[in-house]
Amino acid sequence: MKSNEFNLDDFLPYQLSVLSARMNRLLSKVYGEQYGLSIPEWRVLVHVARREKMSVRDIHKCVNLEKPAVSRAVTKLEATGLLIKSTSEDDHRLVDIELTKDGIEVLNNITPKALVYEKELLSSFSTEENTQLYALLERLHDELDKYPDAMPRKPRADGRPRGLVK
Amino acid sequence: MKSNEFNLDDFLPYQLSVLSARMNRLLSKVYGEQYGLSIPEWRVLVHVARREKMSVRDIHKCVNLEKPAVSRAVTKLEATGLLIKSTSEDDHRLVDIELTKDGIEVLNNITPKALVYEKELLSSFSTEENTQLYALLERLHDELDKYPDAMPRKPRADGRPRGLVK
DNA sequence: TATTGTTATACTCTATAACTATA
DNA sequence: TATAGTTATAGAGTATAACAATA
Repeated sequence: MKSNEFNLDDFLPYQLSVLSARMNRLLSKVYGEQYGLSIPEWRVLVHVARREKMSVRDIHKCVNLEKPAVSRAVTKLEATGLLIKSTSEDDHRLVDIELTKDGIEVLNNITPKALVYEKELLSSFSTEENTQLYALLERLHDELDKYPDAMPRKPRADGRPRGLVK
Repeated sequence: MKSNEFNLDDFLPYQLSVLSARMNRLLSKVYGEQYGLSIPEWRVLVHVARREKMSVRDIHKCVNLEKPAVSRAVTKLEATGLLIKSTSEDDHRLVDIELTKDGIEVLNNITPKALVYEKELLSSFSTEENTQLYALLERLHDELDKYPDAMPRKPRADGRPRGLVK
């Protein structure tokens, strides 16, 4: 193929990039406009909700955010009153992070809406197509794992092995 | 579902976001480390290669970059000697952008490598799976088109209708 | 010494508005 | 008036290194 025949529209990384950007933009209407949350903040909130206490490290290990990004998001969320930080009693280097009632309430409000969006986007998909989509994306991740230059994937937050579709 | 059961790992926008980021990172090794090109610059180069002359508007209309982003990328690429700008004779508001020999050479070097990466990532996919993947991504784009809040999709650079897989 | 979390810094990308010059 | 392109600016996101406190 000559390079003047190369078509960006058929190039998978471009396709995914644009698709992901569009989807994020749409989603940010849910948690951004209504609650002023950024993407990292939303990821942190969602992850902290999984357990009573969570350290910065725990979050960093799961949600594809760098440590400083987590730290900043947590600081901002504390300022907004959605979570509280306290020094862990077991290990004074660790920070215990827990949601406040406000934080839980905001999350209980946002999460269903986010799921509705996801469901709507997949509404035209049959169960099989849905399974196929997740399986194909998973396969692409597997391929990327072979390259040391691609950033490593995080383990699932629930500890389950990958590839089991919902 | 309670919000403390919500799992980011199974959430499509998150999946796509991480996948796209990983893929972009890998790709940027090809055009970034070797030639110092950013993603917008690579998109512009690739698009300009399609015809002899191209205006900023033409690029903006096709490659999901805002006008200022295109303008900046073009300015930088001219400084690097990969393209030249000149005022259009027909309409003095327009800028004619064309690749230099260097630009063509760089592109002829990068494009095959980018395609090799894409091919490798899809190497475990059968022809049908490949078709499925593109079709499913296309369907997601179609769904997003229904939301005014999702940014609009650009027309294909080659003018062909969407959904015809390579 | 190693690890947790914070701070500082820098760079990329994006989004918007304001500006100019041409039409 | 409308359009093409540039400039300015601000915000989000990301990546890295350096640092203080603790283990």
